[in-house]
Amino acid sequence: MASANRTEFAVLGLLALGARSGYDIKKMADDALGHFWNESFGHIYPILKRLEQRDWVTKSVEPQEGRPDRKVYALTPAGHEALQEWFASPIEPVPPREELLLKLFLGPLTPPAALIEQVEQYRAAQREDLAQLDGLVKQVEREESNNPGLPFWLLTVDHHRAMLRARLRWSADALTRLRSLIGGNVPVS
Amino acid sequence: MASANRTEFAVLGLLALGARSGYDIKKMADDALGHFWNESFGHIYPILKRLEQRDWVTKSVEPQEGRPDRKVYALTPAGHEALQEWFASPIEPVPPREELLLKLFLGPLTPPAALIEQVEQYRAAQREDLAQLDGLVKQVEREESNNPGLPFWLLTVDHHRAMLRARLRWSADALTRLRSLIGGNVPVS
DNA sequence: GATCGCATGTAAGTGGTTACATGATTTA
DNA sequence: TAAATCATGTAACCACTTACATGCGATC
Repeated sequence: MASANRTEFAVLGLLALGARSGYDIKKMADDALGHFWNESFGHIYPILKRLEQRDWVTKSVEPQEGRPDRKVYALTPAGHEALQEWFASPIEPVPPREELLLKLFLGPLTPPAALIEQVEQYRAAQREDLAQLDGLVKQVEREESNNPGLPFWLLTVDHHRAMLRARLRWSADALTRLRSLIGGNVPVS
Repeated sequence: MASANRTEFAVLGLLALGARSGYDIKKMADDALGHFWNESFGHIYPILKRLEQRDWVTKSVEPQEGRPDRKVYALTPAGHEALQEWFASPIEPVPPREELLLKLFLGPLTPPAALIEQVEQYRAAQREDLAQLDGLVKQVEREESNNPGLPFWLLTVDHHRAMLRARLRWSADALTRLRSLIGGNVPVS
């Protein structure tokens, strides 16, 4: 049971929104789901094959010249059923692995400057991420204003924004605390 | 380059805090790092062997009766050096994979009730997690008040708390938005 | 009498990435 | 002329989990 391949359902779900090729799935994942999901070709293509063997999708080949034939996959009723089951099934929590927090926990082992540097880089990364996301939202709201899926997408965006802002607040606080920790330990020069 | 085994450094870091056995590392990870880090025996033991081969740690055997000998590992100077390098090196971002957001994005494909159920379960999980963490903090502040590492540990806790609170706020908002989305689409019965 | 804590490890499997292999067409 | 876009796939590798194997002693 345990893990129950989530990528399979990501692929299946994108196909449920409309028939697509492996290449298209990758592109859509990068463009629309980029802030909360990630896929690689090396994973997508084998999964597509598996889904077809399981009769959750069907393949139709569009011949092309000068490049490999385009293979478009579409959901079968069995695929729809599997997807609905997945929708209703509980989400299993992913075991956490946060490298920054690991470094922070081990903080007493390293010069404080290294630690502060790490937190500052983290902070800069969140800020940049937030700015980029805001830009994306503006663009999408312009171009996809008629897309009925837009409100759902915005829900995912706002989740990410909430996380980024929380991390920005935390890191500001963490920096002042780290600096005062040093102040308390460092001898007056 | 790419991934550069983070668990190796987690193990190395815990050993830098004090010589320990594989069993102890696992216990410590569960107890103190549980909210941001995760390790399994099946991973720890082979890593310990690797670290020893690389001369980053040394092994000393404490014979025992009625159970396997205890093998205590301690950092070497080379291990310390490797750890310091890791401290200074940038953190590579982990590609995201958030199943709830995937379901939300695919929202138009499923009955809204299923979606709301998922968000409510998520919300309940965050709440429970927060309560449990608060309990742990109280206990640790009592028992480890003299531990010089405490402020660093609290930094990691506050990160987690900030995340949990942000998710609670987001999910409350998401639920009202989801319900109004339904309201707008469901025919009057 | 069952479960938990102590204590080690291995083998099999999963989920995933990266690099490789191929190559035409379009855009900067 | 370099690069991105289109388009498929495979092979090698990596990080990690789970299940298995073993078994004593203490606690519930």
